[in-house]
Amino acid sequence: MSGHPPFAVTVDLAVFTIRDGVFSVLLVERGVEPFAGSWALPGGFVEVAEDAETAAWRELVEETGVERFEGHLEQLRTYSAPDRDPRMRVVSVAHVAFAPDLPEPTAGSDAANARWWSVDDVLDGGPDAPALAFDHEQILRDARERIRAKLEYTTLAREFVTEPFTLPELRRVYTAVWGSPPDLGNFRRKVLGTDGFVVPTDAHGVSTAGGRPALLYRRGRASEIQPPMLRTTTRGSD
Amino acid sequence: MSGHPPFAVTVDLAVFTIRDGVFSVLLVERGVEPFAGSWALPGGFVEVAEDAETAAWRELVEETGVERFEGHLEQLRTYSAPDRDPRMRVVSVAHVAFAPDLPEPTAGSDAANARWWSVDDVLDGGPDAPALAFDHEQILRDARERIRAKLEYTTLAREFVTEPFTLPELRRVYTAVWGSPPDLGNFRRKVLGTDGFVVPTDAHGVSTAGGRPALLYRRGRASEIQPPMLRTTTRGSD
DNA sequence: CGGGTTAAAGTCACTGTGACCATAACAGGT
DNA sequence: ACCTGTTATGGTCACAGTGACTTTAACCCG
Repeated sequence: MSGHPPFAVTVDLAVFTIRDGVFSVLLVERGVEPFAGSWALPGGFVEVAEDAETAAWRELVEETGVERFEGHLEQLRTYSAPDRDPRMRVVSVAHVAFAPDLPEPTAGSDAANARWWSVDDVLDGGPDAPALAFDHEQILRDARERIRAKLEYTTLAREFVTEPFTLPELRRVYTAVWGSPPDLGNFRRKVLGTDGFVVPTDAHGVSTAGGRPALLYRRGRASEIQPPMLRTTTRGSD
Repeated sequence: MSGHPPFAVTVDLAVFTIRDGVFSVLLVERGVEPFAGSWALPGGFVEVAEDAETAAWRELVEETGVERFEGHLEQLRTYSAPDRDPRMRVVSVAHVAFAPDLPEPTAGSDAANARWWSVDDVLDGGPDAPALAFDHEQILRDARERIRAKLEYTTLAREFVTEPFTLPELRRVYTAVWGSPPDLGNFRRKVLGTDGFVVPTDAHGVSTAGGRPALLYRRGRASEIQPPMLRTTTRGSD
């Protein structure tokens, strides 16, 4: 053992939402060096008296205004390549967060700008996709895969919709994240057949596009889907 | 943002193996404060020029003598509670490693002792189960659950046996990790039916306990099991 | 050579799925 | 009011994979 060199510890956040049916991630335009002018995941240094998750929630609130107990946040993994930050030795504990219908963000302290981007545009080379700062493209890629996988075996999709919601709305979450829609009838059967996924209400929604109005549901208490709901197509897009 | 306080960054390792059919983890007895005399997961500080995974491999070799490309190592998650180390602010990037038939370890630099323990004895309160230092019990608990889950949907169990191996040997891995044996016939069907899980050889093993000798296999190239092989009983032991 | 032991191979009912099709309930235009 | 397009809801049917189990094969030992 050769002592314990000092590190800086940061959290980075991949904050997801679904805006008009598009799976979206929050990026900030860096106002300071390094990578000034580049887009990056929001994040910041962990303070002395907080753990990584607390720091992530703090940054999430600061950057997006979302409140503590809406939405979901979890640790993704830690990125620690020695040269990932040119200034100094920084390890970053990346997190994934998501919530329904987040407001348009405002640029924070050291950010020149902040806005929502289509996740797939950024990662799969959309028209004006920015190159991300640091190793944030890899983080975002890992985060997307985490979310895609978790929709299969957890009821996480509920966190992307506001209560009450309809099954077609919930299905649109899967469509946006996976890139292709799950079969209509089979999706219904699976969601309704998974005990505690959704709880029916006795209210109808209103017909949005001229069709039969959908029934309204609330979130149930179950957190796992078993057996999982498998994505069908668009499997090898990663 | 309020500056960037200095942290120490460590790696901790949950190194698993199977010894005489017992799912085992390597623990070291701490020789220095804090927690001198307590048992803990092996680990150490990340050095300036290496990333966490490199540090984990280095510690793994130092503590167990296992070579770089045998076995498997992956990041588990990062533990960052402010008070997890009484000396200073330390975040630890925990890793999980496993390999077949590791040798009896020798106590390293700052360790008074080192030996293999039954994972379930340590976590479920066996006869002389030690209380682990720091938050290592939680780390070990998370690591065990990770392994148990990964046996379901990956071919990871292969990493616990030496080539060539028999199907009963492979089944014993599942039995040890899950705590109860998967059905004999169904296990065979699933393993042999998963393309690329195992590759048959034309050799027989020798009868170890007076029964029919089993066929020998080598590791295949597939890494996923789909649909997963589900654990049946002993589900809520965590 | 027969009994015990373990591996291998096969059977069968049942669950959940993928891929469909039919019906219900709305909006809008004619 | 009626027809048409649209969307949600509710079903059907063949099929794959599983859980639980039985039968046969190949070895050891006394």
